[in-house]
Amino acid sequence: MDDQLSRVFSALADPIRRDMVARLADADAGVNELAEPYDVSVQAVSKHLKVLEEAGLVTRTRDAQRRPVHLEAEVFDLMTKWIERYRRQAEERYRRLDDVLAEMDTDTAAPDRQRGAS
Amino acid sequence: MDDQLSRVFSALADPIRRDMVARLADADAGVNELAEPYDVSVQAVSKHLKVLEEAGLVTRTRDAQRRPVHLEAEVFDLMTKWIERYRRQAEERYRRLDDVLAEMDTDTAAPDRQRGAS
DNA sequence: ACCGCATTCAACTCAGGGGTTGAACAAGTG
DNA sequence: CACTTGTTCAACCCCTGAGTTGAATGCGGT
Repeated sequence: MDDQLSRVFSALADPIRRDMVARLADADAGVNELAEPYDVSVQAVSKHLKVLEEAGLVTRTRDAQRRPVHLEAEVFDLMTKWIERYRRQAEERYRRLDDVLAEMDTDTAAPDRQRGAS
Repeated sequence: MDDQLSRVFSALADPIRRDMVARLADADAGVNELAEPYDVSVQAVSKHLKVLEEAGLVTRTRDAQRRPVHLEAEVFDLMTKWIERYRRQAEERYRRLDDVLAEMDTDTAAPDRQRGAS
């Protein structure tokens, strides 16, 4: 797991991390704040944040002794591009398949009608 | 990791599995076929397929002794919906932040005619 | 019935992920 | 300076994930 895409997907594979992202979409927050809803230690949440950070999903600034976490939404595009690419490709393929089937229909419908449709 | 979203993200976190999906977007394929490009055992690929299958990304039919793997692109929507939701939310938030900043500009430009609205 | 091919099951190794606790490190505040 | 708050580092457990090899299963072909 070395490329960014892997890191992003992997980061979002964890429900806690997804939830943190969801909350960060609404407002920046510090580690303690973020940790509050879950019943895991603050250190665990800190680790989760590190994962999100290394995936490029999040950045951190300093504000006195707090280190507010900020969501970086651009990385999402990396995923959507990948996903959309193959979704489109698959759909395009099905479309062609439909064409082929339609073609077969006309083949069997119009030409040699010495053998009912399948 | 029990919910589908986690399974899908987790499934795509692996480069080999992503590559398999990419190839399956182009054409269905059997396990051996799929395994060929990678230098891992066929059994390993079989396991990868199981992961993709349990994530709902792939289905398998039977054709003689082969078990062609077929990409199910609908599951992608699950991810894009999630991603887009929070991407939009974050962007909306930034937009509001811009408004606030603009507001502050006008406040300081056309100074307090009685302590501007909150 | 037997052989061969494609696929999966079983048992095992090894590395890494997510969790813990306890100590360390910053950065205000008395 | 001492103290408190917020956050991270370190060492450790336990379990899962990706890989292996070897044997079983499913299904034609002859």
